[in-house]
Amino acid sequence: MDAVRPDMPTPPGRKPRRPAPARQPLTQDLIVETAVRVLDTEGLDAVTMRRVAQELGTGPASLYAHVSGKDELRELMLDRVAAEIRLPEPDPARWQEQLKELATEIRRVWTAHRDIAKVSMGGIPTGPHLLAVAEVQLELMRAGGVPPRIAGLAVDTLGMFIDADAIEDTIYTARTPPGEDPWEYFRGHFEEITAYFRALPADRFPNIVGMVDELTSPSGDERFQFGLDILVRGIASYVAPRDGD
Amino acid sequence: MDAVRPDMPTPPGRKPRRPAPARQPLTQDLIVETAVRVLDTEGLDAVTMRRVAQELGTGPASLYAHVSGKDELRELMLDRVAAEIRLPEPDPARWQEQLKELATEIRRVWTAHRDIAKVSMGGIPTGPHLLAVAEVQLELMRAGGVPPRIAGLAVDTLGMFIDADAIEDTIYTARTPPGEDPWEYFRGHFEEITAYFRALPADRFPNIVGMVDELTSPSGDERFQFGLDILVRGIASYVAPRDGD
DNA sequence: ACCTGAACACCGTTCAAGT
DNA sequence: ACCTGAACACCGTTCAAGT
Repeated sequence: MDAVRPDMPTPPGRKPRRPAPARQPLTQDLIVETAVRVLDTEGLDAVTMRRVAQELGTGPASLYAHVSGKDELRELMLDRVAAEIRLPEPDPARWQEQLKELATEIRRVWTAHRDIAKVSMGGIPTGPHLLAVAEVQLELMRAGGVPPRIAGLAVDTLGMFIDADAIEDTIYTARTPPGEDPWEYFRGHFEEITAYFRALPADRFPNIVGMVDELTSPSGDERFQFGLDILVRGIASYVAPRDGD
Repeated sequence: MDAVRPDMPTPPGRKPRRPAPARQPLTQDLIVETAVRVLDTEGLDAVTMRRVAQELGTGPASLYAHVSGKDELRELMLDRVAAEIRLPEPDPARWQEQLKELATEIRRVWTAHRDIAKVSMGGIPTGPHLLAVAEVQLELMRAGGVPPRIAGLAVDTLGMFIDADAIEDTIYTARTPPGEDPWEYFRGHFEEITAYFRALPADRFPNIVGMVDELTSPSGDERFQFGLDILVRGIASYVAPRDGD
């Protein structure tokens, strides 16, 4: 942005020593941004220290000046992605709907970034954006009259549910081999599983065989809303010793 | 078992060419058994094709005659572990309790085998023992009058919840560095997190700072029973249009 | 202070060659 | 049929050396 004047043509015979270095100086932000780009295009497994370094035109050792290691990089990626979660303005009258909307929003952001939910699953949130999400969840529940102990447990339980569902969701879509139509591939996988269940011995697995359609309906959204509904109703049931019902 | 006579002493000067091969012939069962032993002692990350092969006194290439690759090996490990889950004799009158007991039993078995739940999370159950567990869950709910569609969704949701909780649980215990007392290590980690939360800016995170104790209570069992209770009550609410209440 | 090359101790999987 | 050595194309992290 300082020495480069892209509006001027390169004078003849003036070749850069190395083919277009143009490298920005390494920063933590730049590393995390690059890592998220690799995540989005190729999935979490492709985000290796070496791959990120390569993308930045350097070697893996260079990253260690800005990031303590792979684990920290993954944590930083998660919090960067969490910044995309749109938080609601709490409206105490609508706390249950808002809690469900927020959960749906988190799931939307997670699934928009491949299998990033694997990083969230089973890690204590420490990044500022992740903490802001938890803060709003607590605020919604406290304003709705949920007792502190229950609200604390519920943040954990909701988080586990959202992460697990996002991971489950990406199993199908993310494992598509490159070059294949994701939906076509999914269809194939799906038929295979249905056929497998249908071929099971009916005497040992009468319920599974008899409920193949109910078990393999691929609607991830329906499963998510089902679980979310149950959880939020359950949380709400702790609001008062007995209200009007 | 055929050419070896262990009751006879080795004649003098008769040394085995290689130091005590004594190797059983490689079978899928032996490989899976060995892999689970490595899992139990060192965790899932330590279960590599090379490590399992080494444990069997051979090279990694030898395993590929009995197992298609690492993914299949992990699936086989999961189903072998699932064989330890004790299944109840369905008693329709107690279906809700039995469903909760079964979920608790699954969690017990998962956490007894380190982070095996990571394999379960987001994989469709196909092994015979895993299918037997799903079959009983469906049987319990169907006998309790849960509609098929709800029972199908509930098996998924319950499974996600159990896996997520088991993974969360092993975060603390399984990451203990070798040679350190797990509880001491956990204590330290825990104090660190509490201190971090307490030091957060109270104006941006009033609920988190104000609820540190509720948020960091380490009781995994309480969280599990809380979520389980909510889920099973939610499932039960679909039993009839309106019963006696 | 920041960056790097080279090295260390690992990975999963394939394949031609052996028995 | 089963097993193997060697190789291929990767890993995360460290460390002495450079600028």
